[in-house]
Amino acid sequence: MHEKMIKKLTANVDFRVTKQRKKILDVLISQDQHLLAQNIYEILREEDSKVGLATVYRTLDLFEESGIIKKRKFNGDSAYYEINDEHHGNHHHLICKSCGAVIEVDELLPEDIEERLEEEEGFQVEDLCLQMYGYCENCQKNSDE
Amino acid sequence: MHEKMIKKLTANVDFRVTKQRKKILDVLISQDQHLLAQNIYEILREEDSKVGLATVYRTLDLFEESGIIKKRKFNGDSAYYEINDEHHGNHHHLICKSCGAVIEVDELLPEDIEERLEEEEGFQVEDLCLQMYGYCENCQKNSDE
DNA sequence: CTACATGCAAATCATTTGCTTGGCA
DNA sequence: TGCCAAGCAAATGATTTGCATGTAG
Repeated sequence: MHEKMIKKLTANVDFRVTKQRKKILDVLISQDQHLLAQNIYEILREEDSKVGLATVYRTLDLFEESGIIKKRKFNGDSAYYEINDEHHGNHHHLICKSCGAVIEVDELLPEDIEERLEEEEGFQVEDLCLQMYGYCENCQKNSDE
Repeated sequence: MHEKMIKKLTANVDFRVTKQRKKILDVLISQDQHLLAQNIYEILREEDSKVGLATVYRTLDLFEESGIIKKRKFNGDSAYYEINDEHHGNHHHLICKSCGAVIEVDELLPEDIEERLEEEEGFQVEDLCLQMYGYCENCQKNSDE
């Protein structure tokens, strides 16, 4: 259990930090990557810890509202969740249309993009999300055959 | 019916251009904005033209595979579809977390972003999608009260 | 103690599929 | 006149909700 990290992330929340919620957060921290609700559910179930799938969803919603995690939908049906803190910095996702792989890439955007939108459109940006769909290295090779 | 535009968009496709498919494409052209499958279904139903919802979905899939339209999921559950041609240029979406409004903004990204990814990651980008979540002008005002 | 959280099962919503009938090439 | 497409109804899969019970503060 990443007790310290969990404490830090939940320092200012207005909900109870129960053992289920800690475990779910712990999985997100340990895996350190985008996960489906289903993934989290299965990982917990392989341990002693059985948490209901409904609880996983309710908890992820709660975490998202508090800004602890980010929720991402790629074009498929299900949502991915990932920790949102400075150490995990801003990154973007490449999604392979052929094999479905999701690859993370570092920040690519101009620094001033959020400010520009606030000035030009009066829109207050809280969260920014860049996704690119295409073909990963492997799938490009395989389609040559 | 935007016959000319429809002909142009379907010039090189390998499926039949039936009257239902024309009508669906026509709605997308006329409305000239992101629409839900449900929206298209309802618009057609108000006209003489009754097209089944399943047909709408099947057709949208087909159009997307052919590159005629783009499919976009914002964090909600349902997908939006919009015409994909040069005249509708690259644009991005601002999504208001409070009222749900979806606002289009013009291209903001550096020109070379796709090439950089191809060089640096070996990933071949076909489609790029930038979404920003936050609060629109109106909702900022209203929350001041 | 008591309000808030969990677990399970049932409900919901968008989307997909099976299958029969219709219609374009 | 053979295939692909449409329409409807039923199936699916992710997510949500109702409700009785458990538990953190």
